[in-house]
Amino acid sequence: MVPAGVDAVFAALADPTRRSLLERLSARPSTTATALAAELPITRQAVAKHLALLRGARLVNAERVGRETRYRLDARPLDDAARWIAQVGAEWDGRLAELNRLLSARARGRTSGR
Amino acid sequence: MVPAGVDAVFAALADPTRRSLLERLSARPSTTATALAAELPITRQAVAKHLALLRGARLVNAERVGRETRYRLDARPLDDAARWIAQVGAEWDGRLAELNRLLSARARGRTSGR
DNA sequence: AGCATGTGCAACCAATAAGTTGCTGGTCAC
DNA sequence: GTGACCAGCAACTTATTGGTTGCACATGCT
Repeated sequence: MVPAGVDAVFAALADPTRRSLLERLSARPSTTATALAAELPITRQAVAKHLALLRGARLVNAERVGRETRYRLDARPLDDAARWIAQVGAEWDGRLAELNRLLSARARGRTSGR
Repeated sequence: MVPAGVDAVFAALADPTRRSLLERLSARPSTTATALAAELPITRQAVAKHLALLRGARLVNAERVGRETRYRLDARPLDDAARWIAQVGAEWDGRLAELNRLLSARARGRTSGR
């Protein structure tokens, strides 16, 4: 039973622009949409849309202060995604180890058996 | 400088059906598209498309044997994705720790200072 | 008050994605 | 050889997505 948020998190991470936003947010305490848009080849509105989506995945928090809204990263939902990856990876590793065990058992049987 | 494959991997993981396929593949040594389609509410062709995309991200290998093609998982590209997540998470943790350090320093200054 | 700045909302466009149906071709068993 | 099974194309539909432009609203500064 997978946490519900994983879906939104993976969907958020699918877009390179969004990952770039997360990287930039991880370097500053908080920023505005216009400041981020200034560093990217897209309009402020496009950035705002991405930030809204990230906010939907709870990866960023938005706080309105004065006439600007400051966005800050919240990396915690990333844990769910990392856990999913680790789980699939671990299961694969396990299967692979077992396969190797069987193969080397056969190899031993072949060499010692004749 | 991010590995080029990360993009394809994250794009592949964005779709829940694709994640379900990866989970199922992690449990079996190898399977066919029809077998997977039988367990899902979509057609074989849809599954085949997803598998083609996963193959593009090098997350699955396809091997034709007899009249069927067997797909097997290769979890290694997941490492790149996991690394990206860990990096952003770590940077965020670091910033957060520093913030807490500053806050507690101010708190100490407040309590011991009066 | 008046102007610049920072946002938010809505409509629109082009491209992509997920899924379907329909058909053709190879491989196995009888 | 004939029929069943597995797979691969191709065309098409529909929904979503990333992006834009245009406009209206709020806030800060002088």
